[in-house]
Amino acid sequence: MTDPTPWLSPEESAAWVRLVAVAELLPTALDAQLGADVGLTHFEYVALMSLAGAPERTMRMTALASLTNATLPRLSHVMRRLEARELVRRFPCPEDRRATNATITEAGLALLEQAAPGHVRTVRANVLDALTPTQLEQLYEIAGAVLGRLDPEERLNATSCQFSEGPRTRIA
Amino acid sequence: MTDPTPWLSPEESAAWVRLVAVAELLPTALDAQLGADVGLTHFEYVALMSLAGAPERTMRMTALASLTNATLPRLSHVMRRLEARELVRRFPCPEDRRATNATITEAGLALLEQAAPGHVRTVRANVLDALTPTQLEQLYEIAGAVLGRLDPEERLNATSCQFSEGPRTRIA
DNA sequence: CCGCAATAGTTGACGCAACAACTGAATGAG
DNA sequence: CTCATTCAGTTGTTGCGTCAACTATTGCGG
Repeated sequence: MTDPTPWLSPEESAAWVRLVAVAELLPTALDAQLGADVGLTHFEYVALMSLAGAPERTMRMTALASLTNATLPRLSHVMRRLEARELVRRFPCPEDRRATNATITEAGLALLEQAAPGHVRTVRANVLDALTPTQLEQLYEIAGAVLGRLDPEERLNATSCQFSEGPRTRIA
Repeated sequence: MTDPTPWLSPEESAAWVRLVAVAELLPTALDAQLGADVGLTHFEYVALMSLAGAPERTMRMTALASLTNATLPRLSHVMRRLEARELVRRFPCPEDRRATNATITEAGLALLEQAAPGHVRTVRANVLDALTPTQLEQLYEIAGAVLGRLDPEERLNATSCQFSEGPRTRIA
């Protein structure tokens, strides 16, 4: 019951403080750029990207919630707002009438195409451009190790993985 | 005006997705543990730690806001709630009667001492234990490089830097 | 079949953060 | 000395996320 190592070593503390600072500032920076450019939060952007990359550009609410690390109520509220903006449509799932399917509209895809360049620029300016190729590889490994603890079920694994080819997966 | 590299390379995308996932999950994990254990958010914990580490355990609101990356309105609301719980006291600054000084109370220090072990365990369990010493050093460098972009003025630099010696700086 | 538990999703209430507007004090120009 | 400007904080409003019901459908046991 006694802590093996009650406090953090100076090295641990220094790295931890910096990581916490990044985790604090990064979401704000992403939300700020996307909000100013296209009026989306980063979460909404990721949700739309997930839909854009899905077969038929359609996903069940539960699947989308799991993929984006959202609770179902949160996703429901977000989708209601996006639907009001005509970026998304919802309709009952034929196979299971309890379920709801969400589809990104053409307007939603268009907005993603409009948003993507600025978003990529922000990602580069704030993160990628600061790192050497070696550090990029190290970051991949480190973040993977941490995710093994934070997200053991790997639910977020496929999130927004379409970056390298852009948002449109228009060719059905 | 044309983007030099419009999209992310596969390596960039993979590392970025993982970093975003960490930035998404980490604050939630910290808030969950601190909230369950002592009813504090991570932000409140950091603010109290900052006060505990300050000379006289006292700081001006503006200085504390800058250090914790909070807007002044946000800090004002947070301090009002903490003051209602007797964890903090506020009083006008003698030198500048516009300003307000905040001090952590004995009860606040006691709560920090109660919270710290669980918090440290959470930090270890979710992050530090997943990394090799080499990776810890790499994380320090990488996060530092990213902070150079996200926080050019280094405002968050001294945040909660007292981890290695625990929360109490009781000896005046 | 019938009923009961579990699942999928929505809705409403509450809490916290951001923004804007405001008070009061210090500073500086004439 | 006076008035305008800036600065330090507080307060009220809005928006988003979480939690706790609630509805509707499925599926299972008897």
